[in-house]
Amino acid sequence: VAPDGISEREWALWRGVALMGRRLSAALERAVQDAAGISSAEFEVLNALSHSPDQQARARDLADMLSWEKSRVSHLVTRMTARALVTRGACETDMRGTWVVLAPAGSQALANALPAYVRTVRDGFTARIAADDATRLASVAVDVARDLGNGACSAELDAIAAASSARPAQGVIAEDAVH
Amino acid sequence: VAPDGISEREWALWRGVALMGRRLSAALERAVQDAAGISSAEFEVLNALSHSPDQQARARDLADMLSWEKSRVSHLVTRMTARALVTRGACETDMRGTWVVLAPAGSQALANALPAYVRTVRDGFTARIAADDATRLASVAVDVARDLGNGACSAELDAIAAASSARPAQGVIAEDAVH
DNA sequence: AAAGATTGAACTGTCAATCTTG
DNA sequence: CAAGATTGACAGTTCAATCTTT
Repeated sequence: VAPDGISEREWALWRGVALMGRRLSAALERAVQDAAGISSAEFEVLNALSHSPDQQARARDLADMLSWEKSRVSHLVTRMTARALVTRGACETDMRGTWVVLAPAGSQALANALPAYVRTVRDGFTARIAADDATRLASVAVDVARDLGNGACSAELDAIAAASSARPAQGVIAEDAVH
Repeated sequence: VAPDGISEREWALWRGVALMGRRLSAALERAVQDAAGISSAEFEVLNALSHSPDQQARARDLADMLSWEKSRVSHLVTRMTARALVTRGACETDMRGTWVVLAPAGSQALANALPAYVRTVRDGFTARIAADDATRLASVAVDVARDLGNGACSAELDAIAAASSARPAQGVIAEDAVH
């Protein structure tokens, strides 16, 4: 059943993972829609902004982080501005750039959506992966993303790699205790 | 940095996997577009049909397999029919149903796209997962898909589960050899 | 000329309404 | 009336053209 060039087991793995991805996306869409009346695309923008310095980011960086077209960001920001979820701001240091700034209503919508989103991610996926499998999987994910992306947002990837391989909590103490 | 209700490591795992998924999707879109001039949505329809009995499937079943809206299938099939990639046929046993049938041009487009698609999946993902990790990951994927899907296409999921846990090749012989 | 961003037209997907058959 | 499918209007995305700033 598998095509040439790939083993039966690899093909089955891919079909399973792809199907899981589609259904997880659908579940996340429903979760944030029900909890806060926003689409998952809007959720991702708000979430990215909330983790950025001064709760703002340049349009170009948003497009890189989400691997979206620039025009998709622009159109979406226009719609979100109309609903007061974000505002646009001029960039002082580079007059070509535009800041997208998290607005109070956006912050509130994010707060409403986050618990449902996190619950879906955790119950639906991360809690089912054993701890040491998780480390290896995250490492593969970062490698793949780095290879396929055109060098964009490598800082983000570094952060993910660091966080996913760190010891749970008392790592430093435990290492000292070995001596 | 992680929200309440999820650990730092789990959150990092999710961000990495989500980013990998977005970039892999983009790479697959480019691959089939360059190789055969079709979108990845069209590829998935053609691929599903090519694995169906008589190279045809009912619209409803396509929607289930791909977890798409019925209307999405209908619109896409209309466009694909215009390009002679598929044809529609009446269903004898249930006059409400419609068969979507793989046409020669569709079969050819699939043949052109498949090598590039498989190469992207293999080089970009499955070849990077160790064999025993792959078994567990596929098992998790099937479980998640089953929980989130409304019972649809469980036969497909059974097949994936079976294929991903099977021994590489000489499994039966090896088991006999134990005695 | 290249980079950041926006705009409008064309395309794709979603939602609700509709039609036909079981 | 429920299920399979299609249709049309609308929402969201992509692509190419445009504008401004570096």
